[in-house]
Amino acid sequence: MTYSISEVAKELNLTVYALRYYDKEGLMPFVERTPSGTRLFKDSDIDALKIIQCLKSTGMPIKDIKGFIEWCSEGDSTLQQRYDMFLERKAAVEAQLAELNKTMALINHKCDYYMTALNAGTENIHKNDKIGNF
Amino acid sequence: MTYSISEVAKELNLTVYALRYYDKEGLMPFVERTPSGTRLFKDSDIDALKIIQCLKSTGMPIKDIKGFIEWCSEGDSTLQQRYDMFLERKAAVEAQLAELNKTMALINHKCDYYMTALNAGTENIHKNDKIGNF
DNA sequence: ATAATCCCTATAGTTAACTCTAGGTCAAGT
DNA sequence: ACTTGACCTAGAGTTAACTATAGGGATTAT
Repeated sequence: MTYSISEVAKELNLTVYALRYYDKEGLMPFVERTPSGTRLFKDSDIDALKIIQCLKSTGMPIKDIKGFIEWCSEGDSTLQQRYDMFLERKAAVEAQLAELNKTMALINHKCDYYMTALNAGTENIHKNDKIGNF
Repeated sequence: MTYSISEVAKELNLTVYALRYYDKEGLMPFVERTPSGTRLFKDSDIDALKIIQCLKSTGMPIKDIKGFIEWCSEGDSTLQQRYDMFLERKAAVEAQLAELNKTMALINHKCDYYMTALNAGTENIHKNDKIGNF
């Protein structure tokens, strides 16, 4: 089973432009072509693109993802590098989660702050808060 | 107690350039100046900057944050808008957390995958995985 | 009083990740 | 045969959020 670039774009929720950009940047050296040059995506290509999206969502830049893709095609000699990379990504995501949770706490505090102010009809209700407005 | 721009930059872990950029974009209309034009930051200004950083970390663009700052200086008539905005930000952060948790699950799976492969000395150990390599 | 160090503005440059346009090929339908 | 619509490449344009530079003023240390 193969898919056209627009089918893949729809499936992965990104644009045809973005997919061609990824290809140009070396993220998809494995995608085959028809004799006339049209890309033919296999299921395994879509799986790989999902990993690429995952790495992107950890905040990894495209150039670094390209490095990973290159390691993949170099075979077992790069297993250690790839493992280390995923450990690093795991740490990065953990840091992001910690950060986001802090953000969430502050946002929740502000929701409370404005709910109280709305009920009182004025922000002045918080003027004497020990903890401060922020 | 007041602080110079470089003191604030150090405290909030951002650059002097960034702070001046925020000011230029209208995020800090409340910061006062000496007669010769040097910015003097108060503690409350630093608190406000922390909120700005919080909003930024929810993915809110600077132009929208500026809108919030404007609401703040318009007083109690904008309490509802500000409350709604924070509810929206809360939803955005919840979505980001859900997304990051999905990412984390995939990363963890990959960590396992590479750990097993490293122990076996080859990625071929996964060739017959039901779930697939990705 | 002069050098160093901080501050300022205005404006130009940078970077990543697309996004779009122009100009062209190709396969299918009528 | 010809139109339609999806595909292609090369390359220009976009956007956000800084980042840096140039040129100049004010304050502090020697």
